[in-house]
Amino acid sequence: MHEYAYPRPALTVDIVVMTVIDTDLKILLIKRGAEPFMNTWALPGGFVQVSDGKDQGEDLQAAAHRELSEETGLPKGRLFLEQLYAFGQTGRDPRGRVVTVAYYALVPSDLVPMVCAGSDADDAKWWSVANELPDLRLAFDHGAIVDRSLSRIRGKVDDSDIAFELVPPSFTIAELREVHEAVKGTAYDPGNFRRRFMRMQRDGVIEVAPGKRTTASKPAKVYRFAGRSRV
Amino acid sequence: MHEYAYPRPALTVDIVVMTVIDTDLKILLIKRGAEPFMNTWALPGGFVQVSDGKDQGEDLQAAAHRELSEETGLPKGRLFLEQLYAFGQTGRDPRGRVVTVAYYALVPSDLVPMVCAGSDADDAKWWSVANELPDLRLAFDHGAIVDRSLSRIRGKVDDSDIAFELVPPSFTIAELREVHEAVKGTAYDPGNFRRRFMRMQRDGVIEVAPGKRTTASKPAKVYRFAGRSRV
DNA sequence: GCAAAAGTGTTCATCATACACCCATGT
DNA sequence: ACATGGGTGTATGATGAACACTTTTGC
Repeated sequence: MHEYAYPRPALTVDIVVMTVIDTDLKILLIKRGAEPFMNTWALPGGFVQVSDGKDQGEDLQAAAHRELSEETGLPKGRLFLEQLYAFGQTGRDPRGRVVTVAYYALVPSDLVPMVCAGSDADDAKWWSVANELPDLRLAFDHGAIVDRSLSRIRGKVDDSDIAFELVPPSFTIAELREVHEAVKGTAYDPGNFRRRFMRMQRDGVIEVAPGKRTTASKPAKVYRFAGRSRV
Repeated sequence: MHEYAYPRPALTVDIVVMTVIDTDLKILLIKRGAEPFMNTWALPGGFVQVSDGKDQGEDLQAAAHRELSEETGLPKGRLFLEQLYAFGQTGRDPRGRVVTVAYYALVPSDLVPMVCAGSDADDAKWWSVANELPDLRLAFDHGAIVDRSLSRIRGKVDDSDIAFELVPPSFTIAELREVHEAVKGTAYDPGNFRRRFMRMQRDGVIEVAPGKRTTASKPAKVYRFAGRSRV
């Protein structure tokens, strides 16, 4: 038992895990196996390890990485993970005051098969943001967390490098464009996107990678991300 | 005494209060009156009220508003207050695990005199970001919180409406430009800024307000903020 | 009159958008 | 041969930066 002079909240991390599969933005949800919200779909996440001793426990980002790897089987490195927002409304958890620090993670499509390699197939699933999510009621306030996460990446995808976190290490221009389209839910003009892409190459953001990609038509050149454009 | 099965962190809110005084971006700091970091300058803030009962206590945003008004004397309404980031590194507080949810507040220059109307004059002070802050060591990790807050508003000032939160209800073009210059620390071309401003008027973001402002030269027209440009 | 700041004009480069078009390849 | 999608061309309009210039006030 741990005693404190004043009441304290429980602290959790929740992670919005996103990827693009077949030109479709998807979110990973876990089916809850315990009350409250038993059998309801929820974000992966859990309690932050806190210690009253000298070490004080684990950092928030480390907790998010740990929960992500524990609940989904994804590797701890190579994954983009960024803090999203702290959700601490009263009443968001019926058991008592729980504050959650939400993170969002971007999974490149080549890592998708790693998800839940050792977990039950029934309790983790990718959901299409456009087609399936609107009809789905999530546990707690996880619906609001997902909404904020979508706003965040939609706002960032055209002005930052996060799109590169959703494609394999090497990719074609069309693949990168499809990621943009899946995230924003709108079509991009292929010609104009290509020009934007060529500017990135001129600026050293991307570079040609060896090999070609055989497609439905003419084979496409393959590129790789070279470095952060804006630090 | 409050008992829990697992150790829990203490939860605080800290607020980076910013304003522009005389074309200079300033931050409000409070001198700590207790250990740790006694007599060191720190951000206003304090513990979030949590209850183990049915009501669960107060929301995070409400806690930030309350602390802001308690420690600075600023009014609870009329103030822009937005969540910045959750800081939860282990070791950031020597007393034990403390997680803080940081907010930033923007104070229009006409409200500056309200600060600390009822408080000791010695323990709250506006510090110039450009001239005084670099040499100042803050309590805890508050220096990092301030840095992130500055990055946030510098990134937003040209692409959102936050500049209007730093000027009085009615203002001249030059006043708004000076706010931009104070925040970014760079000079804006008066002619180009005016044109940008005129576009805002064309788009209905701002509108003419009654009256003129007598300046060092020709009197300037006065404007007021009409509505959010991007919702 | 003169300084200072309001306000206008002009030029140039960059970039988003729209859309037409050519070209190489697998079937 | 032909559809598919890679890749190119081009015109237009909005915007940002740089900078010269005119106008209106207070002193």
